[in-house]
Amino acid sequence: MDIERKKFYITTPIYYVNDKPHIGHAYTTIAADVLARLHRSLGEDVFFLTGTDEHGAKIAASAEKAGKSPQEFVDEISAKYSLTWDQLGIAPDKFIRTTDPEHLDAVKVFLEKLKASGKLYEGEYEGLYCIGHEAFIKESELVNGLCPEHKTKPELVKEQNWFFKLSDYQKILAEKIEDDDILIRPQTRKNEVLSFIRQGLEDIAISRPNVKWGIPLPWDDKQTVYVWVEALFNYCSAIGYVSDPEQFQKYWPADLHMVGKEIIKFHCIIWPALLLAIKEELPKAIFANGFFTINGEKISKTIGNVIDPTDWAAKYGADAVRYFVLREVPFGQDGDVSEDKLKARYNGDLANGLGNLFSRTTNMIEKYLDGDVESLQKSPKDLNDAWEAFNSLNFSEGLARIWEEIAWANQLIDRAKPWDLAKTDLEKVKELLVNLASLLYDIAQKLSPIMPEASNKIRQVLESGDIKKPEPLFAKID
RNA sequence: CGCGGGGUAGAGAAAUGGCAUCUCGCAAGGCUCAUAACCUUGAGAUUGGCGGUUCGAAUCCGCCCCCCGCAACCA
Repeated sequence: MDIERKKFYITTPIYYVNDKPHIGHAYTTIAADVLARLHRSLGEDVFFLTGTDEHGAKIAASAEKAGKSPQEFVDEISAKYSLTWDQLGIAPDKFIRTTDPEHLDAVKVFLEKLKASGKLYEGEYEGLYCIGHEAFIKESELVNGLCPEHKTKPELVKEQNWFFKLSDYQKILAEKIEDDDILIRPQTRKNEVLSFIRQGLEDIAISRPNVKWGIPLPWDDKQTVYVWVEALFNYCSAIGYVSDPEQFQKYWPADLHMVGKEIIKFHCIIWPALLLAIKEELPKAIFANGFFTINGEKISKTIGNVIDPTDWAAKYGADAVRYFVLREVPFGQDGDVSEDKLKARYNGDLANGLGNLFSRTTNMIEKYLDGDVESLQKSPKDLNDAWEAFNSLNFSEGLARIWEEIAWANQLIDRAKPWDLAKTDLEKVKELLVNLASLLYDIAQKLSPIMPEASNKIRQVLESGDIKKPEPLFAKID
């Protein structure tokens, strides 16, 4: 028995529930699910966490607008996230909500520790506050006295806050990031974070006096903790920081935080600093994926130009959506998506490529060999090349490799002409089809983290012992 | 002089000093096992612009133009 079984703790951001999930949320979460499945296949003890971030003034405002209590509102949206992941074949080990009692308890302990660290102090902050941003904005950013993004007039707010001495951590953070103690990828994001740190870190306010929908400071019930500070701590509370210390010890620190590139500063600067303050270990790696545009336009919750990933999943299937987002754009870079592009990938790569190869192969096995491939080679020949690419988060490259094999197989069939050979040399046909079946089995295994459904179908048919041509894996869509 | 990313056939990408490559689309041909699929061939690029280094530049250097993020408390 392997008592030193390697653990792998992977997280997504917890998503802010002021609106339902869009394709950008799905992107990060699909990638994390793929990695979780991959590491599980490699025999590791995986914990895959996602969830929802449910506090803050913006949510309270959205709830009011919807005529609901904040709790009703967040229950509803959080459920939409959970359901969306389900429909995309995403299977987290845990779905944390920041309104869970477990999280509330853990945050209280966390805040007490922060206070005890001596890194908190009281101060005053004055500025222009935009409710849409749920943030202070600079006067220089205003257009005609209005927030350019939300077209609303910010309020002048003077606040008494608790501050965190982020400035104390400038040097140590720069060192740890420089040395890859905290590995930040892609490289450009690391450079960005480092140059930001070198410009100098200022202390941050970690409490809000006017935000009712939040977790009160244990020592000052007139203030609630700043949502980001509390939200980041989900990575600890979800694995039992207070409720199950044994499990926490087992999985912490996180092996990989998957994030969108817009929140790297929170994850690469504030989060490690907070952990240093309470003397917990730091996450090992943080990977920031890029942004999607949709038909060249920025996705924006506030503007409302969103794609509901469940619409795509309903039409093309979860596997296709998973394949598409990971294949279409090199992971880490920005990219453009649209239903036309999805359709092109679906019909071209999945239906005509993998699906048709599977159809013609199984059909010939049924027709020429009576469904019998007794010596199907099931042990993986070379999982490594594709899986190494996936493991280094080069999903599109790994997939391109696999599709090269599909193209190669199609060429092989054309050159060997089994329909002619069947009249003269059945042994040769058998040899060819056994090879093709083995190759398909191999491909299915490689694809299993990305397209679990299709992968299972292929393997089930090939393993059945009496192979018949099945229904198309991916029926063409016009 | 705020920080960062980018500009290569109609579209999306690859090539980090040596014949500009791949996918989709387009055109022609082939095949018949297959989901109107698959295979072969072809057309299509002065690599954003100007200058420099070099035997040789998409690639290295300088200047310029254009696009996109971020710019501190916005998931």
